[in-house]
Amino acid sequence: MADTISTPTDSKPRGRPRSRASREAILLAALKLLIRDGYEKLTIEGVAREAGTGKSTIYRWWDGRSDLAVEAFFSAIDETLELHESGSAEDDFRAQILGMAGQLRGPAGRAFAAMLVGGRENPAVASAVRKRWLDPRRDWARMRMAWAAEAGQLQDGVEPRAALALLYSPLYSPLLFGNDVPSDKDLRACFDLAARAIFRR
Amino acid sequence: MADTISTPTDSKPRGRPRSRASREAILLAALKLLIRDGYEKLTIEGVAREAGTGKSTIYRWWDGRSDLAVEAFFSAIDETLELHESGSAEDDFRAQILGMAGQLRGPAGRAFAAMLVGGRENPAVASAVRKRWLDPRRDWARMRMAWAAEAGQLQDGVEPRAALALLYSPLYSPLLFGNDVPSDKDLRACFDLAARAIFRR
DNA sequence: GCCATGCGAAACGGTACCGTCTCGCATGCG
DNA sequence: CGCATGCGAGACGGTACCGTTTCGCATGGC
Repeated sequence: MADTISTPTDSKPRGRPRSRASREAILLAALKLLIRDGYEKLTIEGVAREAGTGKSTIYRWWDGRSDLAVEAFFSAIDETLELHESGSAEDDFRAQILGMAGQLRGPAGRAFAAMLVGGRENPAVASAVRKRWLDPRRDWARMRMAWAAEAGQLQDGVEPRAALALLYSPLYSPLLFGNDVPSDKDLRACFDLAARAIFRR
Repeated sequence: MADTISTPTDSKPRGRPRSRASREAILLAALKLLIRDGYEKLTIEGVAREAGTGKSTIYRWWDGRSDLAVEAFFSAIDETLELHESGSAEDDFRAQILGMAGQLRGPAGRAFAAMLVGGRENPAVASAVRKRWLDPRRDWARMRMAWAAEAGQLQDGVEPRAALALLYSPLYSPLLFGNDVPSDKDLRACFDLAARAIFRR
């Protein structure tokens, strides 16, 4: 027993190896159902049916639907956190927001909304999205805004909190109404308008 | 048979009259559960349990949970549509947005989000909220913005669509994250910031 | 070839809710 | 009073999914 512990990178799995194909089919099916029906209606039996696998395979590798939903979501979303730190706060925020829109466009955005809103049953679902995706971006934005304020790049009387809400809200609010994230064109129009009021230039 | 039709305001209900108390208990219970658990988990048996009534009473007066949810929601929200039409577009929009925030504050806002987002099963749920609450307000806003544009009250190069998105998004976006509608103070801060970029003054 | 493990299929008992129905009592009108 | 209707309680058969378990075959290391 001691030696099974002693080697941390044990790579001698003895029986039949885990099926890559099943794993992927399950995650894909979960994502599809998550988007189509929302988190509340995501069901293990439904995923198994859709994926063409047995329920036992799902229960062997995942704890339950919250676990599965979280993994399906993050397998579908681009988690890259780009840090734009040019001299211009306006350029940095624009790049950040358009980048986030790109990550949320399409299926990922639907799943994003479904996870945030449907996670009443299991708060871990919404909270996983917050901690792993939302919080890092929000933290970056706050830091960047504080830096801009220090550097005198904000117009007089601009509250950083309000400025952040104004810049980011147009990205999110359509998701509440079942719409997709706005197009880059629309997003730029909103951003440029808000930027007029916020940044010194 | 002819005379039962002939009198349109027939007010001779013959048996035991409908119980006001039950009706109110049911709507209240439905609202409570709608807010607590979301639309998807709103269940007739749950409402009957919470309200202390029989299921049959609910089925007698409502078609099902979508019907019940819609009535519960609108019984809780202030539907007053205030038309602010002073000379100043900025003042009118500010009043409109703060007014809407007041209507959505508290339980109503939670129910609002629950209805919009949970209405995948029965599109009639989300669409009732849109048609009866959202659309009239959106239509007013578009008209008011067009009027402001004609009157030369907008700054150069302001697209009405983008301006509306910018003004209203901060009101809605917190609902996506399970938060309440912003406080008047926060909302004013956002609005005043956006207004700097939009309105001529 | 042996053996450990993964796989899909399917059955299991259990839970929750559906929408309908029946019952016996309550309530009001004439 | 008699009668029509509303009410709460709860039984009913049906559906969907839960999470577990058993089965027989598949897959790979030794």
